[in-house]
Amino acid sequence: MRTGSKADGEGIQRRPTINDIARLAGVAKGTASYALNGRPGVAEATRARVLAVAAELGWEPSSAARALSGARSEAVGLILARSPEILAFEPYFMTLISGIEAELSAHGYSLMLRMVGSHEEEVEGYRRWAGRRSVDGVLVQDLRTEDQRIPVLKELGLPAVLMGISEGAELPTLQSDEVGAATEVVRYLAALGHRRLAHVSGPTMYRHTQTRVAAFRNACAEAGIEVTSLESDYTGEQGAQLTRQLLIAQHPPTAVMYDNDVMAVAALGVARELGRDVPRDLSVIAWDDSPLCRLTHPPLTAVSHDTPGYGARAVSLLVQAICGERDTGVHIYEVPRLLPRGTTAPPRMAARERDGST
Amino acid sequence: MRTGSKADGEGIQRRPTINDIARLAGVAKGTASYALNGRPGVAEATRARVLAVAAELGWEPSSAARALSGARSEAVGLILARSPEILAFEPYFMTLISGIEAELSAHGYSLMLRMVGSHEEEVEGYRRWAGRRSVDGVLVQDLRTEDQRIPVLKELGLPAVLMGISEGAELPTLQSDEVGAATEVVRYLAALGHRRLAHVSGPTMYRHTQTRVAAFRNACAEAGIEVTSLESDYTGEQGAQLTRQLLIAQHPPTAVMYDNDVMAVAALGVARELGRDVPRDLSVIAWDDSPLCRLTHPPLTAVSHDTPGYGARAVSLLVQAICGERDTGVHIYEVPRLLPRGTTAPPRMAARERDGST
DNA sequence: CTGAGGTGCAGAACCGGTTCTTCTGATCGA
DNA sequence: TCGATCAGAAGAACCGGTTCTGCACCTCAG
Repeated sequence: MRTGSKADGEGIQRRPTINDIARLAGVAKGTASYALNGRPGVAEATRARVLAVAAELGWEPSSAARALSGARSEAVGLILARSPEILAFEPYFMTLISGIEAELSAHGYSLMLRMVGSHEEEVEGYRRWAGRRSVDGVLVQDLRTEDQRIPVLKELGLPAVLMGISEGAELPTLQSDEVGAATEVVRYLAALGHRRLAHVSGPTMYRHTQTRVAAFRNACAEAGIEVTSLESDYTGEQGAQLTRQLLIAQHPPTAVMYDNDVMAVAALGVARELGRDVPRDLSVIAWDDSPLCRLTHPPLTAVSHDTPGYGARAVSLLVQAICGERDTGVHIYEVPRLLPRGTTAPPRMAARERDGST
Repeated sequence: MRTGSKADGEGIQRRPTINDIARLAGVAKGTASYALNGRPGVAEATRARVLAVAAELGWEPSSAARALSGARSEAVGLILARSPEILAFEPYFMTLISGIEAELSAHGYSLMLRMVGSHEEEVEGYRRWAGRRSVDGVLVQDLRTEDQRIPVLKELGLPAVLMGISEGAELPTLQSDEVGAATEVVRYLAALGHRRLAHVSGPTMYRHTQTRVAAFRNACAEAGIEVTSLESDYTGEQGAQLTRQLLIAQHPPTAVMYDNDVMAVAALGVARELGRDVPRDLSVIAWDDSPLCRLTHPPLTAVSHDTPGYGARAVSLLVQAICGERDTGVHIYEVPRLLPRGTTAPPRMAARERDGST
C-alpha cells in the first residue's frame, strides 16, 4: 500500500480524502465533513483550519462516496431516441444540450447522455439509471400519446421534467406556446394573400406534432385558408419527396410550412428543380431557425425558438424536483417568434389579383 | 414484488441491495457478491440460487457503491470546447457522439458530456472529474500544438485517448489519414485541369488544421498547382466572407477546398451572389460529408469520413487503456474517401484549352 | 456553588458494494 | 484411522463520505 510520503512523482499519486484532511487539521472526520459542507456546529476557527488544509491538498469530494451515503449523484440524464442521422443533422439537439449543460454546470451537475434506437430501450435506460442510482433525475423529450415512459418514471420515483406537450401527467412539464406560434404564422400568410397552405409535419406519434397539426387547422379555419397536413419523418429526403408531390398536384399550395429547417432547405432544392420561383411561386417557412436558414438563397423565413433557454429552464425545474419540490404544473416557456426573411411573399396569383390583371 | 412489508405503494420503494439478496438466498454478503460477479469460489447451486433471487428482486448494483470500493465508475468523459453554435451546426459532433455512445453502451459504460467555453475550463473539468472519480477515462478532441491538456492528464493519471494528430504524447492516439485524403483531392483537381487552388482551413491552432495545410501545400507542389490557405473559424459567415474575397481577387482560384461542409454551403451562396456558375466557374469541395451536402444544388463534392466508426474505435482504445493496457501508439483509423458530386468539374478555361478555342 | 442548557467536537454507525482472511467440513491418500 | 488438503462459505475490513449520538466544557441564572 502506498501511503503519505510516496515520492513517486508519476501518475497515480493517491488523492487526498476527508480522512487526510481531518488528520492534518487535527479534527474528527465528521467535524471535517461539517466544516467542508458549510454546516452549523463548527467553530469558525476550526472551519477555517479545515478549509485551509483542504485547499492546500487540492481536495475534491469523491462523488461515489457522496452518492453512497444517501446523497445525490449530482448528475442528470438525457436519453435521445431518434436516429443518429436526425440528431446529427438537426441543430436543435446540440443547441438544446448546450443550454442544458450551461445550467447544469451552474448547479454543479453533470450530464449523462445516451442515444438509443427505440422507445423501449429508452424506458430500459431509465430503469437501469434508477436502479444504479447513477442519475438524480431525467429530462424527457418527444412526448407521445400514451407515453410508456411516464408511468415507469413514476413507478421508479425518478424525478423528471417533461419537455413538450402533455396534460395530466402529474410531472412538471415545460412547453413553448406552439399554438400561439402556429396562429401567428397563419395570420402572416393570410395577410400576404395566401389561401392554400400545406403543412409538412413530423411524425404524428409525437404530441407536439399533433398539437401543431391541430393548431394549423384551427388557425386556418379561422382565417379562411385551406390547409392539408402531411406526415414526414423529419429527413430532408422525405421533405423533398413530399414537396415534389405537393407541387405537381392539380391545385398546389402557394405556401408550405415545414416542421424543421432541414426539410425546408430540401424544399428549396425541389422548387428550383421544378422551375418554381421562391417566394413568388411558393412561400416556404421553417419551424426551427438555425444558421442553416441564413445560408440558403433566398434565406429562409423561420419560426425562431430560444432553444438554449428552454433547455436551461427545464434543468432548473428538474433541480427543484430533485430537491423535493412537488410540482406537477405545466409551464409555458415562451412563444416562438416568426422571422420573415426571403422565402415568403404574396403569391403570384394574389399579386395579379391586386394589380387587377386577368 | 416490492421488498418486505413496506405497503407504501407510491414511488420511492426501497431498492433491493446485495444484503437483501444475501439474506433471502441464505448466504453471506460476500458470497453473494462473488456469485453475482461470476467469480470462482462459489458452488454452482449456490450461485444459481443467488442469481435467481437477484433476478426476482430486479436487483441492479449501485454504481456509487461499486465505484467506491476502488472499482470503476463505468463512465467516460467527453468535453467539447467549441462555441455552441459551431457544435450545433456541424453534424460532425453529434455523429461522433452517436458512434461513441454505441460502443460505450456495448461495454456497459455511460457518457458524461460537458460543453465549455475555453481550453482552460476544459483542463479544469478534467481535474474535477479525476478528483471526484466520476469518470474512468476521457476522449480528447481538437489537439493543439503545446496542448495543455496532455501534461495534466498524465499528471492526473487519467486514462485518455487522443483523437487527432499528435506525436510523442505517450498516450494512445487515433487519427485518420488526412494527408492521404488531401493528396487524393489535389490529384483529382489536377486531373480535372485546375491549376489554381484555395484552401479555406479551420483555426490554425488545431494540429489537424496545420497537418491539412501542409498536406495541401506538399501535394500541390508535387502536382504543379498553385495553392493558398486562408484561416477561418469554421462558421458559415467567415466561409462566405473569405469566398467573396477569393472570387473578387485579380486571379481567383478555379477550385476551393473548405475544411467543413458548412462553409462550403455558404460558398455556394456567394458564388451565386457574384454570378459565378458552380462548377463551371468554380469547383467546391467540402472536407466533411453530411446530408447537408446532398441537399444543395448542385450537390456538394465532399470528403467522406466514417465518423461513427472513428468514435467507436476511440472508445475501444480507451476501454483498453482503462483496463490497464499500456499503449502509446498512433493508430490510423481510415483514409477518408472523396465523393465527387456536382460541384467539381474542369475549369472553364481548361475546358476551352481542351476544345482548342482561343 | 450548583445544575440547566448550549456549543463544539470526537466517535461510531451507516450507505452498498468488493475483497481479504478465517473457519468448517468433506475428501483423499497413506 | 488420521492428518493434510481444499472447496465453499462466513465474517470482517475497507472504500470515502454523511449523519447521529454522546461527552466535555463553558456560561449563566438562581
